[in-house]
Amino acid sequence: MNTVRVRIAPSPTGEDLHIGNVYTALINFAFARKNNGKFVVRIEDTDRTRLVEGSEKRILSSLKWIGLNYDEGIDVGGSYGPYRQSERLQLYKRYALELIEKGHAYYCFCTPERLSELRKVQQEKKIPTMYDGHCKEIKNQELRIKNDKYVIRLNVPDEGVTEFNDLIRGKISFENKLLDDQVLLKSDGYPTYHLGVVVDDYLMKISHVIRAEEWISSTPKHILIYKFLGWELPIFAHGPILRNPDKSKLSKRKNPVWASWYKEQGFLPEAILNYLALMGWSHPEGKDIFSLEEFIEKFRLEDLKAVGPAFDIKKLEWMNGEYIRKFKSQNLKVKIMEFIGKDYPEELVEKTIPLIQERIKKLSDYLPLAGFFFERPQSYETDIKSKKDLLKKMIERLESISTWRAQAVGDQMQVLAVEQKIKTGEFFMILRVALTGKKISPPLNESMEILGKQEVLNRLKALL
RNA sequence: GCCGCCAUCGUCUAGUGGUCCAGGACAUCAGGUUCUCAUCCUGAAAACCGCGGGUUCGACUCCCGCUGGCGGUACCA
Repeated sequence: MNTVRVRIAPSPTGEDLHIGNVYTALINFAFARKNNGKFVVRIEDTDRTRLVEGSEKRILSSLKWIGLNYDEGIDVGGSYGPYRQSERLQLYKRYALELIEKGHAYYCFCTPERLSELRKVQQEKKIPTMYDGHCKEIKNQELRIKNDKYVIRLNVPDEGVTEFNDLIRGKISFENKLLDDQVLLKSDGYPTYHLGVVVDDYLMKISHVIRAEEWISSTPKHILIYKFLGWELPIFAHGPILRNPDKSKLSKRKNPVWASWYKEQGFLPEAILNYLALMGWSHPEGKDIFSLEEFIEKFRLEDLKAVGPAFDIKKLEWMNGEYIRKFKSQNLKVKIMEFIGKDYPEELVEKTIPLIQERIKKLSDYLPLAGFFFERPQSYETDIKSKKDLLKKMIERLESISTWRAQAVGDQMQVLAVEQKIKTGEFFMILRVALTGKKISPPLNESMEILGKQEVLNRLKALL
């Protein structure tokens, strides 16, 4: 049995790893692990005009942050490198030339102007927009390539049908006459995606091409290249593409898409992966929360649905909260320290964990909720200054407490509220705002214990 | 326009011819616990299974058509 080798092929043309790529990576990763295969990351940097500085580096580090470690890639090595397409240019050229020799490709000298004019006319006539084969019959092409700019195009047969069996969707077929003479090698010497993937997937012995649905219509062109070069086909599987709430293809215009955004928001890799696993797939026992390991164990590529699911950040938030609540408090402390930075005293952070653990959904919720432990309120959400008489009484009573424990403090305040004939809810709200500045806070008694007697008194006195 | 993919609650989904007047989760709403919030618990509302034809004793489940959504249609991936 052939070894399973899969890959993802991100392009360094965006700020960072796209969440859609995380999804495809997860599927590939799980499939590889499940089948004892290899998971490869290949950088497809062939579009020189859209290259984004630093993108490649961020994509790779995001992949590691999220926990989808790859077996082969530009920074981890492997025996099928180089894993960056810009370093494989001679390879693409060689195969493009081989295609020409065999009559399955040809040089094309058409200018971009002619091409766009051609497209315009076709659109007006409402006929399919395709290359018209203008350069196909040109003689003495070899002489011209010395002086003129050229591209190499795939010579698609006008007859016949190209079909393939998609692991997720079943049989898919296209009529050859509707397939465009795709550019294979661009005039700058770089390959287009179509030549690049085929050559690299073949050379890197990729067994299963698992990618998003947007590639379905170019698959027949890829298959033609495999066949023309006499190469064995990989197995194709086109998964769903993630959607915006309005069902269009997930995009940065309508949804946060960069992995780094999710990291900055305090989403946990485990939760993101768990949530993504539920897109187009469901646990056989109906579970919602499960680990990556369990996903790998239960996942079957054939069970992936072909419908494009809408990305629902509300459910992701809920799931993130589930993960936060499941943490041991020591681990949550570490996560929070990593997130908020070293400026915050660790011992104090540790004490606050039990109070906030079931109150936050994201790591970024921590400071808004627990920030008052580290810093006195700058402002107050209700008019607290008009309550000076009551505050004085609170101070007196609190000063009399000798054992500063949540329970004792709470009891004393309860008694005071009764004496003053103020509803306890109202009473505690005044105290809460006085100490935290906010109407919403962790449990007050425990918070006061952590704050300490002196600090509590100082905060109250500062309001007089 | 042309080609292709897809179609169950608002969202993610279960469901592979009868056990479904369609189950779970998120979100929503109501109630309980509670010093706020959150957690937790209980309950409610929410899909005439996109529409129309078949096939069948019987279709959410199979077939066809339509409609709709999405993707592709680049010297972008």
